[in-house]
Amino acid sequence: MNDSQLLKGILEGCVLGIISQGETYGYEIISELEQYGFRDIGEGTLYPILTRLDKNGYIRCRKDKSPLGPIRKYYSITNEGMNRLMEFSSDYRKMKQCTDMILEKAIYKADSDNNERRE
Amino acid sequence: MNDSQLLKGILEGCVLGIISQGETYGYEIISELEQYGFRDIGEGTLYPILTRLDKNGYIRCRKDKSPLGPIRKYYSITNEGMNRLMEFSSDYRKMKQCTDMILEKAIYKADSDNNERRE
DNA sequence: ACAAGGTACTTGGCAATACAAAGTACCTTG
DNA sequence: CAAGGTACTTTGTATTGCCAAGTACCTTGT
Repeated sequence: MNDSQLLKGILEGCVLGIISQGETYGYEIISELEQYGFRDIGEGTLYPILTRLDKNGYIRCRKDKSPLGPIRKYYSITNEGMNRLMEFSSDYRKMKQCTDMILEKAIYKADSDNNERRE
Repeated sequence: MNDSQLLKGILEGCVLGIISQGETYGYEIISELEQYGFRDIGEGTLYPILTRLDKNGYIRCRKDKSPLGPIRKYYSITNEGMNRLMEFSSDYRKMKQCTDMILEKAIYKADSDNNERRE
């Protein structure tokens, strides 16, 4: 995934989705995202998202010391956050449906054009 | 789809996908997008995309008069554009895979939490 | 002839967001 | 006490969707 523009808006929903599974903190979220396949999400990308989600009341924050490093900020999802997550999921699904339809048609045509040329 | 951020990067790929099906022009692309389910894509959104695609060599432009209005700019896809479309499609698919996984897990958990509370 | 409305493209400015880069600071281990 | 991993912050930049307004062509009705 080279195209960082594709992540606009997506990342926020994914972070909210991860936090919805249980209390967690920034540094861990980055490695979670990596496990799901999102490569190279830097700290300068994630932390502003957390700040924004917090400011909007979608997550809440609790500071606590870490067993092996500096203080962590643990985040958990709020009721408003759950609503936002559902809304995001619905918007995402609609976007996907439209895009998939266009791409399927385009790729199908490209393939058959390609086959015709070979014959 | 209220979340316009979700469209970032997506729209360009979709427009390229539509043009790949055959020569077309701006005003028609907007109604195509609408038919696929993208609502309220304004001219101030689409035309800059076309300019960009053209400048990057992904599409080429030909001016011709319209049977019922002012001059049209007809666009068709180039070889580079086809490559870009395939690349976009691949990036999009990867993004989708990661996002779907996270959302499915989150929604599943939300559902079962919900059911437990009812029991 | 003229107004209205649909067609068609252009331009300028704004807001949101991903990201790179650099910085601060804590802790463990050798 | 140096090195390296953990953890969060800040600043600046580029990209992109979108609103608003403008220009201009053409047909149709009065």
